Amino acid sequence: MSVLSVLKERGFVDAVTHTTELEQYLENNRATCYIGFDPTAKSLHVGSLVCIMALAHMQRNGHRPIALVGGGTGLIGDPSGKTEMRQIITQEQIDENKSGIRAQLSRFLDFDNDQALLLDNAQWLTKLEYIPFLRDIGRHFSINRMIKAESYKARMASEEGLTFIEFNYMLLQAYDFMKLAQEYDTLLQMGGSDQWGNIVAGIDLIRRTLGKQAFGITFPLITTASGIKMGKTHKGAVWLDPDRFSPYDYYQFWVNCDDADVTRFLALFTFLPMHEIELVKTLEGADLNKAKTILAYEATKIAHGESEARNALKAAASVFGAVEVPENLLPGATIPRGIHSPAADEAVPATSIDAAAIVADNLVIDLFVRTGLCSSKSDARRLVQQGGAYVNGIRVSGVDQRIDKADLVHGEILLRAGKKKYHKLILK
RNA sequence: GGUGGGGUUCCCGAGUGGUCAAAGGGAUCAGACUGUAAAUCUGACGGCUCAGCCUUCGGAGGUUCAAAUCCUCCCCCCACCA
Repeated sequence: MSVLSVLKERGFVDAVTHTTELEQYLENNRATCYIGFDPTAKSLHVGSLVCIMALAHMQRNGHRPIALVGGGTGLIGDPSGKTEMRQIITQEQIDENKSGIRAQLSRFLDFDNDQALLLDNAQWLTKLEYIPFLRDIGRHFSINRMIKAESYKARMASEEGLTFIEFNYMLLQAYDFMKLAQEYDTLLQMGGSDQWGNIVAGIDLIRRTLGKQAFGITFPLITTASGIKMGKTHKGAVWLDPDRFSPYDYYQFWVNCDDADVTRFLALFTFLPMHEIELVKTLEGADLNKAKTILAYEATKIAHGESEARNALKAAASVFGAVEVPENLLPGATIPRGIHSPAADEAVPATSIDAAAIVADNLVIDLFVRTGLCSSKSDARRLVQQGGAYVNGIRVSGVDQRIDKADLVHGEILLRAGKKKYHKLILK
């Protein structure tokens, strides 16, 4: 089975150029393909996960993926599908972000021996000279066609309009593709569906300048069953960086996905075989939670490693009660089977705190603020007043409740906000 | 460059001298119901030393007992015209 079929089967494919030629190309070549990533943040987030997983599938199927960090284009900002002009970031920020991105990608891709590459288009874009660029590259682009491009539509229609600098984005991305085709024989570019216009522009440019046939694949925009863009939570984006978004929270993010999304997400975000995933579709009600457990475990393992995944599973069991993972459900998964009963919960977020200070006269609401469970004192008051604050599992009765020695259990205090947010205080 | 229209609390969007911490919707948070789901219902939703006080309505001044609302200057955005 070709990679293309694999990707299609797992729900990665939105659109493909030259389907049959691409199929052949992938069957007969060790292809090099690329996806661009914005270095707008120090960390990638779940929104980029489809792209990352697609590259991983390419590599697993014998091809060579390139992750292209847009260090050059990041200085411009892609207007595709966006209704507002994006903030332009500085070179220093980009450099910093790049190293973080590389670290994360290496969880998904094997960069050893150049089996996968991480490149930065700043390498070539920042050296461009205006006049030669216009003459050699700009001549191949028709304004008439660009204006009609879907990727600019939103901006053309919006009140804000489109600036010239952004209008040029398409040329730069096309140039990237051409450059990669020249130097790395990269003839396949993939990306989100909003990248279609940019990808096609690159394919055209390659045909005109190099006389070669290049290809493109776009992925669908992944939304949750409730219709919002995937990867957003109350905490903002779901980051892959464990310092920004703990593996425990990452695990929880997957466990809390909508029922209707489970099989789709298993296909997209794990490597479990499709025939096993198919069976999950027959599950209903509470049984579906077991499949969510596996989804969460596998996704966490891929992004953060096996031991973090185990910790998250244990922590979840200790906080939410025993979880059963039946032997026969998704047998390809590596999750430990059986019943996971409440045990050590070392993955629950914890803060060390000076014992003396806490016993002195700390208000419970102050602790909620200090641990980040609440964003302000008013927020904490509100939580208490609405009955969502707990100390060691007992509901806090009033905003003036204080912590005393009796609240220490083995030198620890477990705070809880709402149903799912916990924070442990460890006295030192 | 000219003319006209705008910048309101996370977002959209009301408000045109006091009754405005500012309608309504969305998002979010809590509670109930559940399966750590969805939907639904209820409540909350600037901050604090919380029945009171303080800081917000692009920025800086001013008028007034009193301004998001009026005046002046400045910054930014949009549309049309050139």
